[in-house]
Formats: sequence, C-alpha cells, structure tokens
Amino acid sequence: MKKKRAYSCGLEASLAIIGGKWKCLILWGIGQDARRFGELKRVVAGISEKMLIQELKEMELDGIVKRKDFHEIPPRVEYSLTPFGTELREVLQPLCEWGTKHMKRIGNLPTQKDVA
Amino acid sequence: MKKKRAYSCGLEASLAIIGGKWKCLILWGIGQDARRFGELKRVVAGISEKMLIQELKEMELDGIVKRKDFHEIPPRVEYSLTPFGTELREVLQPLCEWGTKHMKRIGNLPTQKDVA
DNA sequence: CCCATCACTTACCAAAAGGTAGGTACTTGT
DNA sequence: ACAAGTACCTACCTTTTGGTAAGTGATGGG
Repeated sequence: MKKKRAYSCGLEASLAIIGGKWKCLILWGIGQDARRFGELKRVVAGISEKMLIQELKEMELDGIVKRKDFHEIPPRVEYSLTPFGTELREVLQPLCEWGTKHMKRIGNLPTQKDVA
Repeated sequence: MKKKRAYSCGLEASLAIIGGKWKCLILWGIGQDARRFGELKRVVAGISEKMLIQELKEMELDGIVKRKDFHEIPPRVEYSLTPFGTELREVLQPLCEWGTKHMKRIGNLPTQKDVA
C-alpha cells in the first residue's frame, strides 16, 4: 500500500513534477525531438553532468521523459518526451513567452546580494 | 552601472522570478484580491512565517506584489498583485489546470525515498 | 494586570541541493 | 601507444534552503 500525497491545489501537484532549479529547463530543452545527453548538456546552459543525469532519471520515473539506449559503442542515448511530458511542455509555453516578453525588465532587477 | 543578467530563454527569465519552493504558491494564494499576512499563512499550506515574509519581500522587490500597510494597531497589512504579478499569475493558469487534471497520477508517483 | 493578536524579526541549526573533480568502459582516429 | 569522445558514476565538499523557537511592540479585552 503506497502512501499518496494530497495537494491543496493543482499548482502544487505540478510543482511536485517540475519543481527545482533544472527540470523545467531540461523539459524545455528536450523539445519535440529526441536529444542526446551531450546535446542536452550544451542546450541547458550551465547545468553540470551530475545534475543533468540525476534530474533526467527522476523525470523518467515521473513518466515525462523516455530514455532510449542504442547499445552502441561509443554510447548513444536519446532522451525524448512522453505524451505526458509533451502535455506538460505545452502548458509551460505561456510562462516561457511571458519570460521572453519581460526579459529585459527581469534582467535589470536587483538581486538579493545587491540589496544586502 | 548595474550588471545585467542574460537569459538563454524566456523560461529561464521566468524562473528567475518564480523559482524556488514557495513563490508560485504565494502568487497563486494572493489571487485577485488583497490578502493579509495571516490569511496567506493559512492559504499557502505548510509555509513557515519566516519563508512567507522572506519571499514576499523579494516578490515586492521584483514588482509582482504590492504591500499596503494600514499603520493600525494591531498591525494590518495587505498584500496584492501588481499588474505585472497579475499577468504572471495568468500564465500560470494552464500549469495549474494541468496539475489538477493529473493530480491523482502525480500523487501516486514513487518518491526518491521509495526508490532509494 | 495579564493575556491574546497581529505582523513581523532574529538566531540557530539541520537538511537538501548542487558543484568539482576524479574515474569507468569501450572504441575510433593519429 | 595514446588521446579523444561517449554516457555515465562516485566521493567529497560547500552553499543554499528552510525549519524551529524565541522575542518585539502596541493595544484591546477580561
């Protein structure tokens, strides 16, 4: 018998899936076509290898990412979105557009460090 | 001359504003009407006072929340969304709906602890 | 007179997140 | 023989995050 978590609103449930620093960006980075590990590393700016695989694993468990191993040497692995992941990516679209629209303003905001 | 940050995509900019564990939920909790501090504490399930004020301050600096102090005693303070914040809240709507739609599935997902 | 209420503030501490730097296995190119 | 490239894995360590518990100041109610 598994423990089930209860969420007080849909947003909380969504954040259980894509919360954290990297998952959104990875999800976005994968996009509609499959991507190789090294490719993702380049496209998700600033992520470390450790974080990338760690998050990818969790996302696979959560059913938003599918991992395909070609069993070749040198290794070749492709990550792609499941239908569940694709749906999630779509609802992030508006948030992404909002960010693009206000990018300048956001970039000029004071940091906590500036304040302290 | 302020240092400006550059974001490689809109999503990264958005996350600079509502990243972290609580900001999304606070933003959502404030909603279209103003809310008092204590009210927010109740509506944002599980947040501590410390986190709540800390995040509210940052959100105020970021221009998504407005704080109104009535200078009464006992103290009375109301938090509401600025137009900027309201816009942001709107783009979170789809994400919230997605979470509601898949809440059952998400609640049954294995945790990292289950796996370890 | 004392207690509760409200919106905080502060100090302290534990846990989680995340970075660095190394290593692995196997093959192809020089 | 050796370096490079691929997709990882591991240990160690620092930084960030966040929780708990206490206190503040002014006032109204019992």
